[in-house]
Amino acid sequence: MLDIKFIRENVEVVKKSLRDRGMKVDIDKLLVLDEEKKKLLLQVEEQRRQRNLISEEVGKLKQASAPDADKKIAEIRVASQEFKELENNIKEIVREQEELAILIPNIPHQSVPVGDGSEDNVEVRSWGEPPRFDFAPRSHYEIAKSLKIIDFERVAKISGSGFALYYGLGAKLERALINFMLDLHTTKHNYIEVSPPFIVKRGCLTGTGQLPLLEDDMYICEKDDLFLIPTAEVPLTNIHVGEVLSDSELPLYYCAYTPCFRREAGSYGKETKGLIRIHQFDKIELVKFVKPETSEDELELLLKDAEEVLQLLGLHYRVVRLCTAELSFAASRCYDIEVWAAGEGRYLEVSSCSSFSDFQAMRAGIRYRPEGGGKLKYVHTLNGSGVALARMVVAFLETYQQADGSVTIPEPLRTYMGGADKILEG
RNA sequence: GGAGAGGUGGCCGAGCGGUUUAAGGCAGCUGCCUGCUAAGCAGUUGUGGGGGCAACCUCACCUCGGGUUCGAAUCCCGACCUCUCCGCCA
Repeated sequence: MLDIKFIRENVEVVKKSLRDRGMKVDIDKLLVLDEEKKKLLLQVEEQRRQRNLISEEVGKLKQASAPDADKKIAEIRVASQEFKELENNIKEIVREQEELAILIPNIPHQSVPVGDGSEDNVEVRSWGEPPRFDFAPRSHYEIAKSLKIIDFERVAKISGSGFALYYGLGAKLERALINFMLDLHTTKHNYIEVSPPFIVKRGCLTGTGQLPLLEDDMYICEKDDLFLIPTAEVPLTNIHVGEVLSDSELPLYYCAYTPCFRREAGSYGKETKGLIRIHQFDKIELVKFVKPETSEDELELLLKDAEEVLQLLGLHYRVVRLCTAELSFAASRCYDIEVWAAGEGRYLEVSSCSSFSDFQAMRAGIRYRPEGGGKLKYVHTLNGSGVALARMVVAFLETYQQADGSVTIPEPLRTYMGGADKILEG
């Protein structure tokens, strides 16, 4: 949510932001409504003040059992009716205004390149080298099938297409990666580990900005109007919804493992094979609540925390800065980490590290009291995947595949795999 | 699933139609007193909007949204949340 005051004073900035993102919201209408509201508010407040005064008099007369009371009441009955109508007008205007305001995305940070699509993203750096093979590298799909660690067919009987069923060392690999990442972030990077609910209320998704735009992409429990989380960002950011935090407890770092549920509506036919686009995947998420003046540095640190996962596992990746068209609704800036999938022969997004500035904090009402008192200020929220599984498993299997069909396990992960150093066929 | 109770300021807690611009207490802050501390006394303390150069003025806010009324924390309806008992259950 943008501050209406900010919109008033920066109309062109807001309009440019919408153009750059390729989105449309009727800002002029919003401003007209705002003017109208201010005008009516002034009127209604004066009328209300008058009414309050008279009502107070009536009260005094009643208590003194004076006979004039009923006459006074009759006098203001009509006036009171009239100003109630005016009040309803204002409510209607406010409703319209809010409906528009909730559709306005965050303003892109000045560092965000203007662009129309992924081709306009800018590579920031890359790490490591793509692995070389003296045989034709296979896709994770084939590797997983021949090793019998992931079943893509039977799972359709259970949940339909777009799901995965992990067996044996495949299931263990998933669990090992989760524990490896959680341990890294909680012990080395000082995040507080959280195990949140996977089902959340509608308001939480509005707070973080997934709603109202992405409702079609969510799994909904209609009876209760509850949603399966598309990312742990939602429960983690909403931990402090409606709170005033104290200056001294910031910054707050949280991390959580959760599965993520996405309908991927409209993406049928794309990437239907394997693990690249599935309806349920595991992810470690990092979320920060910080003071505004530190949010730029905090984003860089968050990105490094996520990158370290891939570095320790020896997976080649690159970092790209998303352009305006690719930026998510609530984000002011965002880095994607893309890991190299040797069998696919392309990079796959495994992390988005974003700063939301005060956008989510305003929607969700998360503020803090600055040191030494003064007005309450909105915190800045940030988050990033650290990192998303499924796609990382793709890169993992394709990077560490061997000519004999086995997959070696890099050293840092072996203790998590019960000491195993490779996944063997059979 | 059934029955009941309740949601009041930073916290506890009264109020259940008109000096409530929310009693009282705790905590915090500021004075006074005191060699210092404690105690005591006095004052003060929220959020958001609108107006003014300013001290200040004004409107709203007792979980949220509707309604009744000249007037609602207080009465009515609906949501959400919390608690107790019964049933079911890993």
